[in-house]
Amino acid sequence: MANGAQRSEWTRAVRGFHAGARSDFGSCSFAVVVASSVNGAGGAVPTVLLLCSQGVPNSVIESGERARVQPETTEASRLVETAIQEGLLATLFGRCRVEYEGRAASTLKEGERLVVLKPDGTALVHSDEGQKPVNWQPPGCTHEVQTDGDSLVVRSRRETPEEVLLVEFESVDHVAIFDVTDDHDLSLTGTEEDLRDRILEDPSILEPGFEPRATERQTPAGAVDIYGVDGDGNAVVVELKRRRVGPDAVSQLNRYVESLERDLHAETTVRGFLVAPSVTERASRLLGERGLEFVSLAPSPDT
Amino acid sequence: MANGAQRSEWTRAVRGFHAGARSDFGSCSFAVVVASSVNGAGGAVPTVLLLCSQGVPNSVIESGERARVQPETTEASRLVETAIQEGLLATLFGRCRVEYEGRAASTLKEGERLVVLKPDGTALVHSDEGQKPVNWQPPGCTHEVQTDGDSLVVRSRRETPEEVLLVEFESVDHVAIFDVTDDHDLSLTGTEEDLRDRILEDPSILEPGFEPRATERQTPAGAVDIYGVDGDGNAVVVELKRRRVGPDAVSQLNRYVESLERDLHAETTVRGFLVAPSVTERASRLLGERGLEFVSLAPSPDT
DNA sequence: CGTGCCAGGTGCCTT
DNA sequence: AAGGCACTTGGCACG
Repeated sequence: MANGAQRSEWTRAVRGFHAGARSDFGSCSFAVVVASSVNGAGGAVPTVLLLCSQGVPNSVIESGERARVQPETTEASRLVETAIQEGLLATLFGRCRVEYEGRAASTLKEGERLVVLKPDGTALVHSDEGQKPVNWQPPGCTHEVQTDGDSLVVRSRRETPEEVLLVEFESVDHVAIFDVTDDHDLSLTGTEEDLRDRILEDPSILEPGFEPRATERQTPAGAVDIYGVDGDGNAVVVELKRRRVGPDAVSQLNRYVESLERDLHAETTVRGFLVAPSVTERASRLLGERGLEFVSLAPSPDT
Repeated sequence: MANGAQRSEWTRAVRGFHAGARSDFGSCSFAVVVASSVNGAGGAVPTVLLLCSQGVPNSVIESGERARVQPETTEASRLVETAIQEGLLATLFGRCRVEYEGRAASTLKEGERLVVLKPDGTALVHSDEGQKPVNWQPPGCTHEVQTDGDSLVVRSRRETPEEVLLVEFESVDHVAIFDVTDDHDLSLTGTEEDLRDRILEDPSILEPGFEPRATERQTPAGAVDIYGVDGDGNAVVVELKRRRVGPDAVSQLNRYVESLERDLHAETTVRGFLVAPSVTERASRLLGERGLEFVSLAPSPDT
């Protein structure tokens, strides 16, 4: 065991490097950091330190030494608790059982999963398959962690609606907590907004003579993506979809058209345009039955 | 440094315990395992080992020893490569830049994120906020990792449609790989199917005299949730929703009703029922306009 | 906060 | 593979 002076020095080194991701493998809670010291030639030498808390937190153990550790989930629990308190992101991996009750209710028997707890109150339970978490809790939840020394339990709760997620680990193989800073937002192209801009920039793509008058025009049935008039002065309703459309999009357009027909009185003709890269067979038939029109156009010129 | 015999013994201990989650913090790649040895009193004593690969993989370093490590992403890359090859789940945390191109296209500037690579080809990029990953790749993708010794790059690609996700780490703070086994499926209640079963069990909840004849009955407009007849012999179309419904659900029901009216010839009356816990104002008005009916019912009796 | 609607929706199932 | 649809949909923008 290092003496007090040595330990203090290392601790400083850790802080200096901000490398302090704390972790927990199996029943040993520890932090591994890479500090640099200066060798005889004056060059920086990376040095690995293993800080292991064995009962007394943050005690320093020199590597290679065999140390007794508490074979419990206490340390794991402490790490996650720290993450929750200090607004850090936590990941846990281990064998667990999951229960959820709220808008629906679910049970998931024992299995190995990755659990992610975000500082915004999000909880994710990921199995080895699928993009969607097998269980989750949306942002805004309050996380809790507790242990009876045997199992470790993560509870995530929210109100409105009342929902509870419970993850009970029978063993925790890994815990890590991270201080996350992510300042930038995603920049996305190829959206419906891009499609809208294409038409507003050159309305004749829809049809020669088309003149947009408003976007998001309100009707009793909802907001119309683009509202305008054609060359003959007829009202035009345009519904935009960034991808191939099915019957639902046709119905949506139809709602707007019918709503406007009532609004604008009988004498005005309201034409309905569905604009999308392509349309399914059934949707195409529906368009025909409703007297609606289709224009093939994608959000990006090349696709 | 331990001698050959000692190292061999430890390696055996590792395998015996299957505690071998390998990890990488900062620039030091290592594996921490907890083995048990027998003390003088005959009791099992948990022992922590730090296996650190410094250039030569899997070399064993005794704790407390200061070891040079390669301050590069090479080891991290090697770990992820192992995960990809052997069908393990990998998590990475660090400062990265993300680009995506496929159905749409996106760019995400430098920031700290958690990346999860699943053995089924799923890739997830999670920031500190939100339930949804900021970027992702669906199951079925092929992951690749490479490094030029400076940055570490994860590439995930699929075809049909052609989509590429690129995550470029300028620094990797943490890597861990896990052998995941999850045998059990989620058991979920409170679904639309539960709502359907409630009605099939006691059709009079919908309306006294109602007799279900078919579920998922096909029409030119799609499959009807429940099809049947009322006490007067009129055709009944039931659309089920597990939660509060909006205009889209009304349109959906309307499509089925109109489709069946054509199918069954003019003399048959087709009634349309929307069954859900509740309905929005606008949807309620739409129901009225269409001559459709609403029945308040939830998937679970108590809600 | 509820309503309405887009989303790189995802997932499941059927043709 | 494409179509149709449910989903603890999630997320955003607006009243």
